[in-house]
Amino acid sequence: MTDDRTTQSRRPTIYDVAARAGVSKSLVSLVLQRSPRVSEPRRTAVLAAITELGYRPSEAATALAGARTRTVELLIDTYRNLSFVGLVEGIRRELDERDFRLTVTEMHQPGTAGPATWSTAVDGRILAGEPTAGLLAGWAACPIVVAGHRLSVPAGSDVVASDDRAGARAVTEHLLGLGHTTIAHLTGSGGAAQLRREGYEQAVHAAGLPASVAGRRSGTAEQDGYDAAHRILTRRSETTAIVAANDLMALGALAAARDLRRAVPADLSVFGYDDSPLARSRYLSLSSVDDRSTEVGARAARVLLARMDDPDAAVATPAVLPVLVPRGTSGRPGRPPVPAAE
Amino acid sequence: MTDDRTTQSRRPTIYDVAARAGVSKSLVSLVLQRSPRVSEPRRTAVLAAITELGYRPSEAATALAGARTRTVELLIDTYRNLSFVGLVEGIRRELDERDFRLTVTEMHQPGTAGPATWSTAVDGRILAGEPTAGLLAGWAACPIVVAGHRLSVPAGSDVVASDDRAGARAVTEHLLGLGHTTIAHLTGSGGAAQLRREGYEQAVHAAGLPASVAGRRSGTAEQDGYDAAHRILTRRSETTAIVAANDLMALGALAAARDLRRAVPADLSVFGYDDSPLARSRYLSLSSVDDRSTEVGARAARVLLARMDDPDAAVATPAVLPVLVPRGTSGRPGRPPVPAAE
DNA sequence: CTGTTAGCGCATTCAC
DNA sequence: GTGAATGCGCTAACAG
Repeated sequence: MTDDRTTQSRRPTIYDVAARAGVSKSLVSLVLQRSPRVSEPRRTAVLAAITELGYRPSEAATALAGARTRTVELLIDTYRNLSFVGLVEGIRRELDERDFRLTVTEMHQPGTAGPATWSTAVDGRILAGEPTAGLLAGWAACPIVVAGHRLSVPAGSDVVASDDRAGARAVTEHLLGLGHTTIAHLTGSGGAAQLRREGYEQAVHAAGLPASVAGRRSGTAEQDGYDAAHRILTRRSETTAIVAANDLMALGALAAARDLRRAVPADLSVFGYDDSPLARSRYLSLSSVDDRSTEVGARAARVLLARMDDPDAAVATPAVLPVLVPRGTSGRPGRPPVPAAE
Repeated sequence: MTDDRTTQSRRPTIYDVAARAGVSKSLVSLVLQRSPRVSEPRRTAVLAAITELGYRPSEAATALAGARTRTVELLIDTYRNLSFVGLVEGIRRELDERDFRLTVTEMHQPGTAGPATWSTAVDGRILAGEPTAGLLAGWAACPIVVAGHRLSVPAGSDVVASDDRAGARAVTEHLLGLGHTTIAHLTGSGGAAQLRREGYEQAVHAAGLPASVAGRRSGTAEQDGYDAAHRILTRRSETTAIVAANDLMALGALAAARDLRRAVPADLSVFGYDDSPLARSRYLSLSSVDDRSTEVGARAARVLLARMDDPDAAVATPAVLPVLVPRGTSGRPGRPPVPAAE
């Protein structure tokens, strides 16, 4: 009586399914795992029992027994950094096909939060954001791929990244091509900013022009962009174009330009980077560089899955090439804007 | 030999800790749970063993044995809706104290994705976004609280929400107080939009003015805001103020105003809603209504925790009162702007 | 080949 | 403070 499994008060277990289908629980397990070593009639019987009972395997038990959770964890710095949204979509696309779950975790203060605070029950991780020292160390437990930063990544790690250097170079060359001869760059601390700065410097130097960089020691928020742009526009008023390390900083540059009575794009061209939803906004129509984070996410997921299947697999991870997206905030120097793409 | 637990190739388990500390596994478990029924010397011994071995309990085993995961799941529509960021921070604040983990899950197509697709191994859920029919039904398995929407919520559910009606009423009254007499509203489909529309209507009607609402049948994205605002500014050109259902739509209104050569805020005041990072941006300086999502999140978490402790507890959930945040896009009609708050 | 039996994984909890 | 049972699914080893 107490043992009557038909009183459906509890969640049905694999035992209930087995009893209902008249087979052993092992067979149910085999069906669940789509094993080919199950005869058709039994399989149907088991599947029928599963639907009838509304059975779903306990994740806890599955994880404990199989040591696999079919879950991938995405580690990000903060939800405020919109940049992870594209990443998520790309990752999701790959994971869904293979029936993996995705969970997103914020690492509060980067550096402070070590592996100890992470969840343990995942099969693999994708790390977006700066892999600060000691973050990857001591964490060999499950495969991990770094998405988005080629800098400061421990040797041996898988890395999938957008080619920030190439993107920054391309946007600078684009502005040079439009006729700009005094192009400034707003940078910030951090790996992505550094690569973009290098790309900018390569391009201006190749054109025989001096580099003009501001913000090397500050952050990458809107206010940092404002401060850096304000300084540049004040000290080097001949500047006709600004390349920012990201869209937020570009927004700050727009604010500085407005305060200093510089019309955009007539007097000043402004380029952001990331092609965030912000840049795509109709009102802002911010010229930007699409770092193709969706593609980065998708590739990162594929690499991770491959690494999970075979820890020693040789996985190629060519850099993803960014795409220029000129919009309403850029154009020829001293001229009306190039028609917006939209 | 094979059984030699000192060869630390595997992750240490509670058995290893027990052996090292010279106690039973049960005692280790008790220490882990901070049980007061453990003598001080033993406790220190166990804790020492734990650190020495670098032991961390297996989440899978904990979940299986205890039927508790110490994890709360936040269900959102999409990461693109920045509104969840504040929510997360509030929830986190409460959860951290009680040592709960938070996981954020996107419900792809709302309505399509039912409970079956959700993860099962959580102790409680917070649902942000429209609780579409059938989403809550059939999901009595774990406590759930709805955060943010008082509309279309099944009776009996816990709800923590910002008082959207009051917020919209307040902003409309604020504009009336500044001297505006033709105030329009941009709305959209969906529960939050409906409540905000009602608040707006209450305020204008109380002032003896007619309501002027656009966008009732469209979405709540920037483009929807643009379309609705464009229509209103064209058909009722005497309009001097616009209250949008959210910040994104307000952005669309700004674009429409620019296209129609209406200076903001001199010719037209624009108010958003949500006080998203967008609104706080220095460049945009968008007047908005702070729905205090962090507070909503914190309260939702508290309610959930209470509900988890005691399923029958009577939990009071008074509405959270929004706060007006006038910035650079609003002011007296036909006058220079009120100085920005910043 | 197809299917079953037996034992495992790891922490919790309740009698003793 | 301890032993033993428990939760649920996986996976060899084995049998028909």
